[in-house]
Amino acid sequence: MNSCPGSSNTAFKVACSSCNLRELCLPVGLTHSDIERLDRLVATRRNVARGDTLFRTGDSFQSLYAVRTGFFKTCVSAEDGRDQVTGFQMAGELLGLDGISSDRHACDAVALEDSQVCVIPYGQLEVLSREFTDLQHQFHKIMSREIVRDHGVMLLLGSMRAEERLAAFLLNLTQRLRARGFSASSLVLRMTREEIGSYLGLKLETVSRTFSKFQEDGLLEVKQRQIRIVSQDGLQALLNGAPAY
Amino acid sequence: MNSCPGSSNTAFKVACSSCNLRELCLPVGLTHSDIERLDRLVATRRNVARGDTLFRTGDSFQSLYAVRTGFFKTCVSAEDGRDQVTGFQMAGELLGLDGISSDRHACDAVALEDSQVCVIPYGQLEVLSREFTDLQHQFHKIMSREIVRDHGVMLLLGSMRAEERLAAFLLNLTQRLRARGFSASSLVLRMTREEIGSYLGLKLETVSRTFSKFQEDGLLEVKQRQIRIVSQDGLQALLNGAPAY
DNA sequence: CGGTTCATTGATAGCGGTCAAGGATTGTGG
DNA sequence: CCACAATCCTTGACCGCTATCAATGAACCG
Repeated sequence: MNSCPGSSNTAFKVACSSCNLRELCLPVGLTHSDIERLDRLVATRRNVARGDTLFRTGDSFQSLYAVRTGFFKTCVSAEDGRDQVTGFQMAGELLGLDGISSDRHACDAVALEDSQVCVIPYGQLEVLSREFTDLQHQFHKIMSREIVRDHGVMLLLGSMRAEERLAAFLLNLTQRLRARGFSASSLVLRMTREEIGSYLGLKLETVSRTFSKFQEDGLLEVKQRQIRIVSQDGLQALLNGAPAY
Repeated sequence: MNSCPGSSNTAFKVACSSCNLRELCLPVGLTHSDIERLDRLVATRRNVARGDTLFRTGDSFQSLYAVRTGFFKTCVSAEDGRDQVTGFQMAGELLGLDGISSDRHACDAVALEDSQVCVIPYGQLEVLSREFTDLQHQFHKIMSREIVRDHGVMLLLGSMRAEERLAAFLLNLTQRLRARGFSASSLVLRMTREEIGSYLGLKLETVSRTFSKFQEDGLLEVKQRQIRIVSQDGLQALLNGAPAY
């Protein structure tokens, strides 16, 4: 509880229409009046402390979540306990699309730092998107974009070497940070080497070694989770089939 | 042209309502009257000869496609020419969801045998799904299922060894064939070793060697593309963390 | 039937995994 | 504020899985 008027865990209302993430989130491309309808839909927020789960595999699916502040990972796990990080989500990105298919969540979503999400009741989103063509279309685009993103990750996992994977990962992160107004060259990783490794299909030692190699090669400066990109072009070149040396 | 009354490349009309794939395809769970609305939507078919593409990366996105007969692969490619098979689609499965995000297709869809698809104009699907709640929900489920499937592939690519990958691939294939009324133990692969390898993040030689090893181990009988599953349980055990020996 | 594509198998090499140890950082409780 | 524990990161040595290179054989197709 804080002392803001009307504050609570789920108050502190910031409407979609006045949210500075609206250009990155569900309202992209909607008219102002459509966004005001969204405001009624997205009535609640939820705080998730670092390390806590927003939802777990098997949880009943009720809502989608838009990250307002903070950082998440999603992971799936096999019967034998192995697990795989399937993505990292930052402000403006949607969580929970996996749940629609079976009315149960099919992955875990874990906050990697103290975070806040907007709760989007899925049933109401379906109702509203029947009424507002643009919202419907925008929602479909977001699902489709997730599919396209996943295919890109498959390409990475199926055909790239360790250095290429890490370079692709860093470039993707910085691009998304840049879209949110952050520096393109300096970043603080919110996840461990092990989580990066899981996402990239590598072991944590390989991630660490590759960071070190990038530093030796003058591409990065690495101090634990503090990363400074020295040569964006060098990283990009690694992806464009440049030889490893 | 053949001699059927009213025949043409796009005639030979079989309505969704009388299609034997309706339990696997878009109409799943719809009432009979809803399906009849779908019939109007899915007005055309398209034949795709083996080796031809249904659509290519960059093509303008207009329609989704439901596989009626035949078999497809989808693949994405990187700038440097590397490519990755992202999936294999059989009767009743939907192609083209990738195109919604940017109004252009984001992968190639190639027929691996002479095939026929139902053309589902996307704009009309959006219109119809605003009117029919069940259709809307079913469509969302299908997109979500694709996302969940992709996450499963990431798990496979990110954390499984070659034998586990191939076992998972075969079990997935047979499960889908069984759902279509085919034998669970005997199948003919429609794709090359190289295509399997691309999908599984392995080289074709590794795929071939692993097939041979499965045969030596009494799990399969392999004659080129003819596969007989001798021990489904053995394959399943490989996936459940059984040691490799 | 001859060419082309596809599959199998062997030999070898290299990338990334595994095991292990030590160091840095963070957080917590006294 | 310090001490201690827990977590995370780095680095080294070695190994094994899969890639690579190469040759042969089988199947398919025009």
